[in-house]
Amino acid sequence: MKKEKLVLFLQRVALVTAGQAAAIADEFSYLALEKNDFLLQAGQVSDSYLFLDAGLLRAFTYDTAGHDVTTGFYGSGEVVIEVASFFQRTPSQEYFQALTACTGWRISFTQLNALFHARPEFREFGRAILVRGFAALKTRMLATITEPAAARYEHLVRASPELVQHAPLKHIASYLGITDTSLSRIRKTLAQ
Amino acid sequence: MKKEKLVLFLQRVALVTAGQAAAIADEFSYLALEKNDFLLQAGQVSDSYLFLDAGLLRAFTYDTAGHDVTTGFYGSGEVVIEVASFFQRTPSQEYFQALTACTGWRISFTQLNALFHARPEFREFGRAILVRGFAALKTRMLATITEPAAARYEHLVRASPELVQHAPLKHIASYLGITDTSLSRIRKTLAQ
DNA sequence: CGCCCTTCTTGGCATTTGGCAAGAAATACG
DNA sequence: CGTATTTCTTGCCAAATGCCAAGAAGGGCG
Repeated sequence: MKKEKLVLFLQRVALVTAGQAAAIADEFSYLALEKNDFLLQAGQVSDSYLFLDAGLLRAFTYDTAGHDVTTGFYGSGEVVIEVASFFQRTPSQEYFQALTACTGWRISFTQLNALFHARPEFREFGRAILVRGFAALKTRMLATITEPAAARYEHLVRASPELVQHAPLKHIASYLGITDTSLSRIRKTLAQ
Repeated sequence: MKKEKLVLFLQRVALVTAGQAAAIADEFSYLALEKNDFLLQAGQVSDSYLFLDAGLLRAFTYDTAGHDVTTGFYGSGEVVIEVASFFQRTPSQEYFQALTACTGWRISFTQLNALFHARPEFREFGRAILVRGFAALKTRMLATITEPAAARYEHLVRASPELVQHAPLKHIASYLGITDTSLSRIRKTLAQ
């Protein structure tokens, strides 16, 4: 139940001292999810800014045709937030569900803003998380429109092999923008 | 050469008073681009946080196969930034080029941070722009993996009809993730 | 252990989209 | 005005992916 990972992460991303990081981390409280628990449900206003210590989460929504579509995966060492809902205080369109048992550290919207106010050095962290997420999404977007599904799958496997172990194929497929049937065939050809 | 649009935009997004907005807008300086001028070239570190008053811009990059891929379009009343390059002070992967003559108001990274420091009420604006951009990109990502190209094109036409007037078909096509040939056929069927 | 339900694979066929190439139309520019 | 260049359309065929359905494999639980 130590906040070591969080403290190190804060130091690295916000470029703050160990002491500052420890003080900031103090505001975060422990959160645990069991497999299949929801961190957030559609319709709710998110109030969780979560640093994931261990475990895997999946974000998903339903498209206009009612299909379950995976919008993101989150692994250990990542910040899990539904940006629009959390910062704009609007109902979420997405569900966030634990793929495996998860543990992490969370703060609320109010706490986060209080920290930004009290600790100017922490503001850089808040911005950096948004900027990183933005850049990652742009990279994913570019890959989606320029690379074939097989290549996108290979990248995913290389980037997060644990994910492929724990997430059912249909969730990975919808994340990649293809059907589970296609992904199954892609796997087959890659295996050869 | 009046900053009216910018002032109104600041008031609406940052929820500041007219006086505060005018003071903030004071820091922005006039910028004009002729058609085909570049606001930013790949390899440069962006130092432009631009509010576009009039005109159209296109952002693009080259994929691994060397194809020109449109990553975004920007119209009047929008904030034009290469988020990763501007905030992380890293070389841009993208080009930003004027599709038509453009006018707008820009500030530098240093100025922006000075404003955040001097005017706490402006911080909300900075965050809101990032959050909006993030949410918009997520929506686009979801549409890309769930909707057929024809539907994505129709949405684009409805959302920005002027864009379709000024951007060549191949740029729109690569933005949608299809070839110009396919888009031409899609247009044909939609016309009937 | 055995059943049930979810997950994964596979086959057959339809649809979408791409690659290539040619020609028509529009636009830029001397 | 006329030529050159770019843009857009179209035809033909190939490749990628989707849809439907059936069966195999795997995991959870009484």
